[in-house]
Amino acid sequence: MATTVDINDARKNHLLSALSAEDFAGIKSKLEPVSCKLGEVLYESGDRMEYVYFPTSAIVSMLYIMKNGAAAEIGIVGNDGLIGNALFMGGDTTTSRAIIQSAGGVVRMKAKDVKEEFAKAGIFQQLLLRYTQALMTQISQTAVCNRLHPVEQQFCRWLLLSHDRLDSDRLVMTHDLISNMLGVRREGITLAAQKLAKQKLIKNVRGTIIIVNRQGLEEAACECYQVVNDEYNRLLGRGMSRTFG
Amino acid sequence: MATTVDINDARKNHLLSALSAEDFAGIKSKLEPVSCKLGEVLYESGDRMEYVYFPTSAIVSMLYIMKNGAAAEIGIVGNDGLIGNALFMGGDTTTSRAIIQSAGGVVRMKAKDVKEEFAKAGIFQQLLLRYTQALMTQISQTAVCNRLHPVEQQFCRWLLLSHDRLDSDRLVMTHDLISNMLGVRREGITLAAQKLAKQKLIKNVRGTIIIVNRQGLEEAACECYQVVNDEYNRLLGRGMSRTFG
DNA sequence: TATTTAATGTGTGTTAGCGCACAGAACCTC
DNA sequence: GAGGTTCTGTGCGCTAACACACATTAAATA
Repeated sequence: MATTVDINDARKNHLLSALSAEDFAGIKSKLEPVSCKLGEVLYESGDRMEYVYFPTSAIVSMLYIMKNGAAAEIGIVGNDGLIGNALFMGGDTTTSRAIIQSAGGVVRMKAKDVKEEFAKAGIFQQLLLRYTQALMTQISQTAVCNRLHPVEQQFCRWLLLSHDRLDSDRLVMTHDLISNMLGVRREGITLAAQKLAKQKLIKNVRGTIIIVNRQGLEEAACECYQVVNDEYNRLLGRGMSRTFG
Repeated sequence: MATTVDINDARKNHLLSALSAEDFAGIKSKLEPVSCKLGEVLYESGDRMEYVYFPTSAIVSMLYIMKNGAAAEIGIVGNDGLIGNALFMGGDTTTSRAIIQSAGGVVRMKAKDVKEEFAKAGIFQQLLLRYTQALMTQISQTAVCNRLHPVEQQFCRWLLLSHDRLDSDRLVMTHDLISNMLGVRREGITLAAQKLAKQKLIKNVRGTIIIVNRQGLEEAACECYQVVNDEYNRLLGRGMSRTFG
């Protein structure tokens, strides 16, 4: 079952839905809906970016891949944000790979159009910058969390961040894939998943993790999740509609 | 011996020196030189930012402090950059603390002035955004490095990043302080420092680390240092002067 | 349904880094 | 130079996470 994509889905993306009807109308024609499969790569490290992507239902992982092949996730982006900050920040490329972590829809906008809209220095620019600020917080917290917290807590944080960006309690993800994101061993994830399952926080089905007790997961996670979440809300949450209304 | 500060030092900051004489003249009157002592805090997490700081000779560490007091560094900023991105990104506060890691001069610019200049959407804005992009790469790489590399290599990376932002081979820093930055035990740094000293890469003097063999240190570091360095050069290096005339 | 492949479960030994405890050395101050 | 303080050196037991090896189970497909 391929995800159907529709330009009217665009507003499922929180950044795009934060625009007034008028502002949105101004860019609507420049948005193109695309359906993305698991594992699809939006950008490779160093690629000249051709588009900015606004996920509507897909989740995208930003990964850094070492020379020896080891990898670690830098950030997670879903319908709360966008992929391709480097375009409007002036860099045009990144050192990381953007890969679809959960299949679904995105709408994309051509590099040229993004730059044009950004240059208008209006609401759209403000939105993009604010989101970038939020993303920086997420990346920072990932750095700290990688340093100071045990795998199990990081796993909880990761589950929560993913769950927030998904409209389902079922994460279609193998332990192996998750371990790649977190930069740890597959066995480490299996173990952590078992522990969480014993506490009835999640359920492990082959190839899928089901969130059973969201509240409990939040309690089992380190403070990092909440810090990031609060910052996203502060920068892009309800307050934003007022600012950008 | 207090560091003397002079508005004419402003151009020791690479961002400010990337401006044309004309552009610089336009903001010069808004810059105020300040001397900073080791350990001084420029912003506390959550503080409403009053200024953006452009280091001329000081080095600033961005630290995240956990509730339990544990800390880890997110990024290092010297005369290559600025502190206070959140101001022009629209956030006004950050979740991290900015603390002077090496005493020296900075020039600062009031929040209001920064926002005004930024809003002009000219070279100044482009510079600030590009730098922010570079900083994101540094933070990302910190995240990855924290995940995948042993303390000794991280220590090398840290020494190199600090050395680059200093016009001396002497880092006035106790092992204890460094361990706080890297979020590891003091003993871990002592051990790593001994190993590097044995290889004649550095020399340990009480309260100071002297870089003896810079080349060797680069070889002992993980690839993370080079990735960040290359990206800074790409975004802000010689090429920039051409772009920004 | 038989066969293959992918995902998960489990065990064993190893190591990096931790926490703690304290000894020695360098520096400061009186 | 006596006495305190701040750094650095070192040892020891402990734990989380690793690497590797292989068993088991679920799903895909022939």
